[in-house]
Amino acid sequence: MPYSAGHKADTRQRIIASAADLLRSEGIAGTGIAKVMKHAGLTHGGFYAHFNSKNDLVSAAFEEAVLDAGRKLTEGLEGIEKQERLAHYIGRYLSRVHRDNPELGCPLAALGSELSRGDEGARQGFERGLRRLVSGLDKLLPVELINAHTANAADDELFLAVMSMMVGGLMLSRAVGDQDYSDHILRSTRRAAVELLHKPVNAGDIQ
Amino acid sequence: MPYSAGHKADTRQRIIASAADLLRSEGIAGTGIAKVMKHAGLTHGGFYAHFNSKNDLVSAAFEEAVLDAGRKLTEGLEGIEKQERLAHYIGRYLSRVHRDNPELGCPLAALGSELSRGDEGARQGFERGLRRLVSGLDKLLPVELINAHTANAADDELFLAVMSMMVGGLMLSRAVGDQDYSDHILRSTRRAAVELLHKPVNAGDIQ
DNA sequence: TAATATATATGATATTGATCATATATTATC
DNA sequence: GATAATATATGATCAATATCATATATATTA
Repeated sequence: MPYSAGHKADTRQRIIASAADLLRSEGIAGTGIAKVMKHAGLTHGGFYAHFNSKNDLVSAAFEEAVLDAGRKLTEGLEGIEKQERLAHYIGRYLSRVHRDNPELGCPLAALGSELSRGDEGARQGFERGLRRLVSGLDKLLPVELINAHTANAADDELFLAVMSMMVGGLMLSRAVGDQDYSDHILRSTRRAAVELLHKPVNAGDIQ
Repeated sequence: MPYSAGHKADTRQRIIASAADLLRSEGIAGTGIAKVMKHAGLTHGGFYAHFNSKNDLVSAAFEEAVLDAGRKLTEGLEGIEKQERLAHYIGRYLSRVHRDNPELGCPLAALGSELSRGDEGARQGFERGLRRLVSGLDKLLPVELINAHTANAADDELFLAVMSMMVGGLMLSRAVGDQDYSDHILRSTRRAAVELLHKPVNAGDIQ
C-alpha cells in the first residue's frame, strides 16, 4: 500500500478547507474548481478523485465553514463572565473584524442568498448550520436569563429572530458601500440584538 | 427620424424590468445577458446598444427591483388603520408569498450576499435601496408610536435593526430546506419585529 | 412611396469553467 | 532498491457566456 493510510483523506480535508475559505470570500459562482485546488496546493485534474461534483464539494465545505466559524466565534468565551458572554458573542459576530474577513466568518451571511437557489444537499447543510448556531446561542445564555424567559418554545423563537437580525445585519453591512453607514448598521444591530435577548419577550399577538 | 421618440428608452426599460425579475429569482451569476434579452422578447446581440456592460445592467435592474418591491409591499396600506399598518407591512414582508416569489420581492434579501462582492456601482445602489426601505418604515409608523420613541437617531437605529431582522429572516427562510422550519423562521421574525417596533427602546450600554 | 437614420438581429470570438481520460509521480512493502 | 498500488498532474473536451462587428429590419419624414 503506497501512501500512508489516511493520506487521501487528509488531502480531501485540505480541499474542503480551501473551499470553505474561498466560498466565503468569493461566493459559490466565483469559486472555480481550479482555484480551490490551487489554493490547496494541488492541480485541478485530481479533483474528481475526491468529489463527484462541485455541488458535493460545496455541501462539504459549507459544513466545514459552519464549524470553523462556530469555533472562532466562541473561542475563549469560557474565560468571560457568564453575564457578559452573550453580549461578547453578539459583539464578535457584528464586529468590523467579522465584516471585513468573510473568509473566516459565518457562511450563512456570506452565502445565504446564493444558497436560497442552491441544490437540495446544500440547503440541508444550510439548515443544519442554522440550527447549530441557534442552539449555540442557547448554550451561551446564563441560567438567570434563561429563567427569565417563559417557555423553551418561546426561546427558540427569540433565538431565531436574533440570529436573523445578526445574519441580516452582517450581510447588509457588507453590501453597503459607505463605511460609516456600514459601521452604523453593525452598531444598531448589536444594540438591538443584546437588548432583545436580555428582555423576556411575551409572545406577540400577531398571528 | 425612424421609430417614435422614446422607443429605445422603452426597450431599455423593458430590458431592465426583465433583468429585475431574473436577477431576483436566479441571482447575478445565474442571469445571463441572453436570458435577460429573451425574457424581454429580444435577442442577445442588441444588448450593448443599451448598456455598456452587464454590471451596468445589474445596477439599473437592482434599483428598479427596489422600487418594484417597495410598491408591492406598501400597496393598499393606506386603506388600513394606522395602528395596524406597520404590522401589516412586516407581515407581508415575512410572508410565505414573499418567500416563495423572490422575483417579485425584496432584492436585498435575494441578492444581498452576492452583492457584498459586487462592484462599486451595485453596492451604492444597494445602499440607496436600504435607505429607502428604512425611511419607508419610518413613514409607516403611526404618530403615537413615533412619539413613544425618544430621539430620531435612536429610531433610525431601531429601524435598521428591524430591517436587518426582516432581510435576514426572509433570506434564512428561503435557504432552509425544511418547509416547517422555514415557516417557523417567518413566524418568529414576524413576531419579534413587530414587538421590537412597538416597544420604545432605550439606547443599550453596549458600546 | 422612397430614402435614411436608427433599432434590433445574426453570427463570430475569446474566455472560462466543469468534467473526464490518460499519464506520471509517490511511497509502503518486499 | 524494485514493485505495484494508489494519488496527483497533464491535457483535452464541451458547454456557456460576455462582448462585439456586421447585417437586416423598421418607421418617420420628405
